Amino acid sequence: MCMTDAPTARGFAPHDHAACVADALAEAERRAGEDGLRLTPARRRVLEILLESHRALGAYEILGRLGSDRPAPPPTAYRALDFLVAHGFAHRVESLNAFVACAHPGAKHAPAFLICRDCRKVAESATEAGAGRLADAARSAGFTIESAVLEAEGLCPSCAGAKP
Amino acid sequence: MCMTDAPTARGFAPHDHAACVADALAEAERRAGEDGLRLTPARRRVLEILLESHRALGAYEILGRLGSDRPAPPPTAYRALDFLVAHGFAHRVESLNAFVACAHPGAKHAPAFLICRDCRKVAESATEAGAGRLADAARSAGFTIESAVLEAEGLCPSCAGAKP
DNA sequence: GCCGTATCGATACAGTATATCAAGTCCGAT
DNA sequence: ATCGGACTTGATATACTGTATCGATACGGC
Repeated sequence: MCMTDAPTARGFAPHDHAACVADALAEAERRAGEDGLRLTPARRRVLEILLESHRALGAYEILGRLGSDRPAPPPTAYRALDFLVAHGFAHRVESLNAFVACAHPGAKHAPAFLICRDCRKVAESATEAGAGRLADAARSAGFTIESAVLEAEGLCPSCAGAKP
Repeated sequence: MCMTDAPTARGFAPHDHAACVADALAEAERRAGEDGLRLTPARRRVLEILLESHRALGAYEILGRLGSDRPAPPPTAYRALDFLVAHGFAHRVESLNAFVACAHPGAKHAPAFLICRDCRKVAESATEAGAGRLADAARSAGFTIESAVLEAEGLCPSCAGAKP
């Protein structure tokens, strides 16, 4: 399944997606119960929507899929997203103003993203905080990093192969 | 002056800011002439506004300072910003939805930003593309990076010292 | 001077995000 | 069992960010 990938970014590899979604959802439910968090219907549904596409979804794209009849009001999606992001079930992709389900839930991690500009899929790669270029720059400037955004845009293997 | 800093991030160090702005503006004008670019009044004014604050400014904050009497219409600022970003005179800070003047104009570079969450100043640190964590992750995933966003939020030296 | 191109100004609109307030739900403590 | 408080939801309104479009204007080469 796609959730137990090693820290390398294997989000672009093909996999059994229905099982992947079901597993991730079950795992999230288990972990929420463990930590005393309430994975309410709205939150669960938003996570499900995010998991169903390996893409980053804008808030209003999520809103559109949330309401069965009429579109749900914006705060509904934003509140669910805030919860999911705060507790590590999802991440915000700054350069897209959009959100993705977390690929390595449970682990405290500083995620980095590889975003395909062609198929719009997003792969998450766990990185260690305190390493890398940003950390070097921060140290030499006397700057204290509290959080970091690492996002790359380019072509995933299949899109690079399809149209070279 | 603040424009010829080495690739380390020294944007937080104090300096003669009036001279810094004037120098940067003159340098931009020189380079535009060299490259056959038109640094029109609107573009020049937006760059000046960005240079005057070492902070990242939102597009509408810039708009407010553009119009002397009434605020200028949005596309005015966005077009100028697009030009400045496209030609390396300024950068977009994704995690703030805002813009800063480039600290090392002329050099083709992949900028990284250190953003102080207290005083909102932004320091730019030049990094080499193809190095670092993102590049490692990309290589192992077969992903081709075309551009990258590296932004850290935290406390700059003076703010960390002032309120520990 | 004439023409093609780039730029500008303005209105309208699309997408992203938050404020606010009222009402409902869960859960532990009395 | 029920009271009280914390959390969650629903709904409306509004602010912020960004784009589309289109006609008018300025620039530079011929």
